[in-house]
Amino acid sequence: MTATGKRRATIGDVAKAAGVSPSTASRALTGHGYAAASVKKRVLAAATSLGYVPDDIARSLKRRTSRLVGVVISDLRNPFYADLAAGIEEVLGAAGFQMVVVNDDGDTDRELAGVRTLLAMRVPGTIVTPLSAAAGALLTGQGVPVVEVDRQMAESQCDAVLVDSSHGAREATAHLLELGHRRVGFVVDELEWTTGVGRLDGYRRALRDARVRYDSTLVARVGFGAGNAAAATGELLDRHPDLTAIFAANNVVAEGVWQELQRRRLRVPADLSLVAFDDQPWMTMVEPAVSAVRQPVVRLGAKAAELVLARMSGELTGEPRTVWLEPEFIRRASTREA
Amino acid sequence: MTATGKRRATIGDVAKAAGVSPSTASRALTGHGYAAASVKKRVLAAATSLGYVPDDIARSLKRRTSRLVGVVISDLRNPFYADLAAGIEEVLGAAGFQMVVVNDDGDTDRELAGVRTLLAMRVPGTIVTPLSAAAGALLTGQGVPVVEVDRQMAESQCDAVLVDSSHGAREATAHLLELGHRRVGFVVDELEWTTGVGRLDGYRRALRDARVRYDSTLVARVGFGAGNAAAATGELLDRHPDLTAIFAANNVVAEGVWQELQRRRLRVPADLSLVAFDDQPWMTMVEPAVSAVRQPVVRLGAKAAELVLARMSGELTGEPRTVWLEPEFIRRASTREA
DNA sequence: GCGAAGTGTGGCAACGATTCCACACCGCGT
DNA sequence: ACGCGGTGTGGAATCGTTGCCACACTTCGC
Repeated sequence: MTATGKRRATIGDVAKAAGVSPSTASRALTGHGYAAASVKKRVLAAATSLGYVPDDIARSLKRRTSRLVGVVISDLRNPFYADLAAGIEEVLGAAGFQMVVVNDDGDTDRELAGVRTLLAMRVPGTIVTPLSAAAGALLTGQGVPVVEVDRQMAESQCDAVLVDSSHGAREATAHLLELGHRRVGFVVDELEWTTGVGRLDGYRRALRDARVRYDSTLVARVGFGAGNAAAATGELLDRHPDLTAIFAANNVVAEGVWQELQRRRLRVPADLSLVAFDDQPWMTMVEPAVSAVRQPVVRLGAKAAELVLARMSGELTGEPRTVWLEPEFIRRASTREA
Repeated sequence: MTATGKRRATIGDVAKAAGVSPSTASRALTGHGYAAASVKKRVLAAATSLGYVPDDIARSLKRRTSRLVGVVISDLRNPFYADLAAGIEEVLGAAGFQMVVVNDDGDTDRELAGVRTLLAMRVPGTIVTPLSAAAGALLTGQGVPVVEVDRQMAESQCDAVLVDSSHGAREATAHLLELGHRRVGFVVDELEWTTGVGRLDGYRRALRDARVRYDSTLVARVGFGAGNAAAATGELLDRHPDLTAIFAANNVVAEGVWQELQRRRLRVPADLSLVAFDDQPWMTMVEPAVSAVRQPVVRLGAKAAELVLARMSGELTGEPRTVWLEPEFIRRASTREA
């Protein structure tokens, strides 16, 4: 544990201290190839006494692969992505890999820039919540395994781990319809990706199942951020005084909707029923607790990590695989008969 | 943008395609040293046509420093740490650095293991929410700049970016005392680190200021997790039926406290006033909104990143520096006269 | 007693990019 | 003509680790 003055100890230093060659020291330390027990012990002792830490950079250069997996996500501050990252980190860490997080803030250019640096770092695999097809193409074009998580690009040739948004949204909407609601607002912040599209699709399917006409003016497409969702909810309510229920397409939107309902002193569920996609802790802390579609977010991340590890190790080859995880609708107190 | 079959293009390939030597190609691409304008153009063209991405690993080996900053945090799923990470990532990213996240889950061994891998990766700097002194010592012993963020080890010889917990807690407690509360419970999950200690200290100072006797039985020290906090809150309430207010030492504890109050159908603030340290979005969504001490979490991370960048560049040298950020008490509806 | 198989070890060439360094060429002032 | 400073280029060493290969020594089996 003695700290060597300025320079860090190299394997050469260790070898010299143990009276062997660098090659032998390497074999003794890594366990690849022969090394006499006595030598092994001597080298190990020398290494610890010098505080030797092998240089992963040199090792990666030689082995031509690093132990870093790139993770591109949109916004760490959104608990959804944070949980996703946590799930990824846990599985990667257990397998001896580290996670390099690139936050693209929903910006395509930053996504591309991030991917370029990951490429430069020669990461052996990546997990992305894709924004544009370009980023994925760049990676796969260079032969880097990519796993898309949460959403998927249409033209995608990657593995993907997704939540069945359509199914979850259909269930939640059906619940409202069963309660007799006929005018159900749908608030969503994006319809570019499979998440927004899938949830809208589920909503429409449920309407069709119940033979309720789909009214596109009930769909409020809002800008990103809870503030925008709040404003849009207000407009929606003004435009449609006959609304009896609202479906919020994700946790951020739900936050905005909730704020607006609170501001207007609307009583939930007496005046209006509410369901949200993407359950979050606050939804059980507010009164009434919000009925929500829970996504297995951490498992989503974990599964993505497993998939990318399998690709990296070559254990999994061939056709892109898509893994679907089922969300679960949880009825709480924010919904009641129309 | 042509993808080269199997192998990735090296600078040698680019050089050959441009009809120059690797050295010249390197100079043309990096801008270090002479390179004729015409050559520069040719090399650049060759690089893009081959889809050349410089190998950061080789570059790091040669330059003996990488562009990866290690970030060791306790729990990405806690919004506090997620925000912290987001703040860090933003500043690092803008400076051209990437963030390697190690989640230690509050476990000292995992912290140490994480630090060891960071060391192996030859990161030029690290940002940690420290658990044990050992990890910091290991890093500083190897000459790696460390910035402690959120909390600080007592024996620490590192830079640190901290929130003035004591001050914030004092203000929040004083607020309760001014409202006439005399029996104020303090629920906290740890007293090993400067955060827990500081908040307790602020609580006690406020009591002293108001000449209210400190009663250690009002301090509930709970295990980690909201569930534990809820249970402990229940016990605290049973033990002290005369309690008129509760101070929750952080967002997780506050969650547990809130759940328990809800479960018992206690009305806030009629039956009990509540303040929390570490403001979170849910605290304004519940009814009544929770009075809380807001920490500038993202700025905390950003500042830590700035500090570590300054150390790495050598722009900042000498004595460890400690930066204090001031929290802000926000009065909301969860507190009223005793 | 001799090849073969099994143990160990050190030398050396990579991995891919980056610098020194030497050198070459040009123009220009003396 | 000569030297000199400014441009521009290629050669070669280097970063720290690994892994192939050659070689040495031991131990067997026949």
